[in-house]
Amino acid sequence: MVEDRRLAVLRAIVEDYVATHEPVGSRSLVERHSLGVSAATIRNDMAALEDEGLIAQPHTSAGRVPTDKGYRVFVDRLSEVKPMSSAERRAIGNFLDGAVDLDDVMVRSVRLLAQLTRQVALIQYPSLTRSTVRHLELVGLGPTRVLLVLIADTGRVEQRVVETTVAMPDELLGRLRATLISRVAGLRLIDVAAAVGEVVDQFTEDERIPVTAVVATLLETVVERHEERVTLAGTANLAAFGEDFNGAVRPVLEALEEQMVLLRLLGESRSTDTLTVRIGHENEVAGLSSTSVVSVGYGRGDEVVAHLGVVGPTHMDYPGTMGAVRAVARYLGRTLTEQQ
Amino acid sequence: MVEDRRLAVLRAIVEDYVATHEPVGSRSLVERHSLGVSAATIRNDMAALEDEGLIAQPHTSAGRVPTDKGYRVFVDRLSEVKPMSSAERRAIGNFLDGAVDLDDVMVRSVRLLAQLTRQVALIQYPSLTRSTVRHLELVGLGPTRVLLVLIADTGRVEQRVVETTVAMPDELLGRLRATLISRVAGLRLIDVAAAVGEVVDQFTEDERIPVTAVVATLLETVVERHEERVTLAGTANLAAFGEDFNGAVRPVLEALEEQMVLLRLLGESRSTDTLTVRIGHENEVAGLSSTSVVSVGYGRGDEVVAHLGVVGPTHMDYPGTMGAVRAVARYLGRTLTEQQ
DNA sequence: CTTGGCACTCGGTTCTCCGGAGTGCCAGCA
DNA sequence: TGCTGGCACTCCGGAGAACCGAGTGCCAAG
Repeated sequence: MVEDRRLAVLRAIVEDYVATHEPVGSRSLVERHSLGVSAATIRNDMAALEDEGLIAQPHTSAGRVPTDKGYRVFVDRLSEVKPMSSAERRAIGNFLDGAVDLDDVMVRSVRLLAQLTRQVALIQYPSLTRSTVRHLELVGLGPTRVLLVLIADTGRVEQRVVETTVAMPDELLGRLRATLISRVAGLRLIDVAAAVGEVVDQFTEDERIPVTAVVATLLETVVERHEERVTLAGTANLAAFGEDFNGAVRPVLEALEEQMVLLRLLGESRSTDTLTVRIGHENEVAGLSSTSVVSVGYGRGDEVVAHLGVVGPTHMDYPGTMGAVRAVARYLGRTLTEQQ
Repeated sequence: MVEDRRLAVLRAIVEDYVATHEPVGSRSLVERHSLGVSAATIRNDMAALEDEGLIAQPHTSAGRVPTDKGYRVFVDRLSEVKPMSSAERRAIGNFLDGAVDLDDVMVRSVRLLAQLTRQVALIQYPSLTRSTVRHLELVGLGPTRVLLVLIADTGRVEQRVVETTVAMPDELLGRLRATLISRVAGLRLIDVAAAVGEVVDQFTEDERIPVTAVVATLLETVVERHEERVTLAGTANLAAFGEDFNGAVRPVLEALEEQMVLLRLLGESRSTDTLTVRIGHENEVAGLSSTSVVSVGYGRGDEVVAHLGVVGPTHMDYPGTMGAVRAVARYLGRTLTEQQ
């Protein structure tokens, strides 16, 4: 089939371009791949691929370069996720074992991913809203100061200091703690808000002022405070973009400083193991129109607690990157489950 | 005095070079500064300064560029820290107010510093070892799992999960908590190790196994775990280095990924308000030989709890940068004291 | 539908040329 | 003794010009 060969040509172009970062011409294509036809035939195919918008020439009489749409077809139809070699898998295991706490797990994972892909790696901390309450602690720091510590089952700990206008005796603090714990322990954080609704009513008129302050802060922590932490590594790998610092690298670095942007990049897939690839202009973030993002959810079993991924040039090695991202996500999910 | 004029020439060269990033020649120097002498005279002075190793020419018949040694003299003898304008100070205050917790304070501060200096800003989290224990909490997560939470007066919270081989009843946990709190509350973390020495002896034979596990983890947290967190912002400002990505920017990005390197960069000054400037090769970190680091300790009053600073090209605006670093350190110290 | 051939395009490299900015040095002057 | 104007010299960097080669599109033949 002619159509089949055209796709083979597209695949070959993507592979060569990813390897060399230079426009690829019909002759070198025939030399490097056994396509079984001559350069002239390839040229015809290339003209057709160009008509379809899958490849483009930087200038007349230069080789072809895949377009975003071309990469899209490559990713969707022409490539398979490349599984990690067993040596690599062992390395991942060794790297992640021996982490002492959540921060440590995150830092190790993000570095590992950056190293494996030679790109910029991002990992979102396990989401508070999607995990459950393991424990809640109230600590009196002074007559009108209370420290609220919320421990999630993913190991994440949030703390907030509450200022109350009215003093809060230890006895009241103890009762409030007991009440809150009995109400929310084991609940998903999303459900906490509903569960503590009428807690305030159980206290006397006098007690309600400080109690309300504490409960309000608790709600803030679980609901309003959507900001989630993201950590990243491997910015030095942006060198792969080439020398054009201000044109290509700078906007990426700028985008990467914005927490909110990172979160949007990582996407929202609801099931683990489903890789998301956003190519070039498909990223609606300003300045990232010449980068691709490969991301995936991770968590326990099927439940996604957060996402991770990498950001790199559109001409990245998609199969390898996707393999690394998936592998790290699986190991990370497993690690969190074990630490449970 | 001839010597005075020479230094004035050095100052002028540094200022012009910082402003333009181009080698400065005798003629433009006379035009832009009122030195009261002719270009020929300046040329003689320049030759003398070059003999002293304070300036250098990139090639014959080019202007002069300050050497690291030249910047050193400029910083030590020819410049004053430039205080922030009142508008800037107000902006700092507004920026830092409204932070909800320690993480927030740190993130806001580091961004602010990056923005003020247009360079890469680093802030070390308040050191655990140098601060005091505000509270310590033990939470039973299961029969043989205890969560240890340590709250420092700087607002920093450390948590560790302790696995005990022998079960630990709630009653014992309560007693241990009370004992530990009475022993260590208010102590500097460095002194905690000594204070909990014979705590174990107060418990019965049977109780000692789990108690020892908890105490050991506590010691680990306050003593062995020296790793301190550093956060940074403004990597996009590395564009100021120019276009030479792989030569100049890449090694810097790589160095900035190493936590340990960052800590070394920030230095160890023991008193607040003493700015440290390390210029070019004075940084012994590989890859940072063409950058300067301006750092300072911050904390409550005279007590340094951690450091912050910026990393930038050697041809930075030293007076302005030093002013910004000092200002942010002071505000940050004050903020931490207030939150106390 | 494929293929070899051929004329054409055009980006990148190399080479040369030239201007301008800068220097060092010297002789004269306060 | 130190400052100054003048002058010859150096050399970087930009502007052209020329050239090479990779690549294309198209056509006619198989």
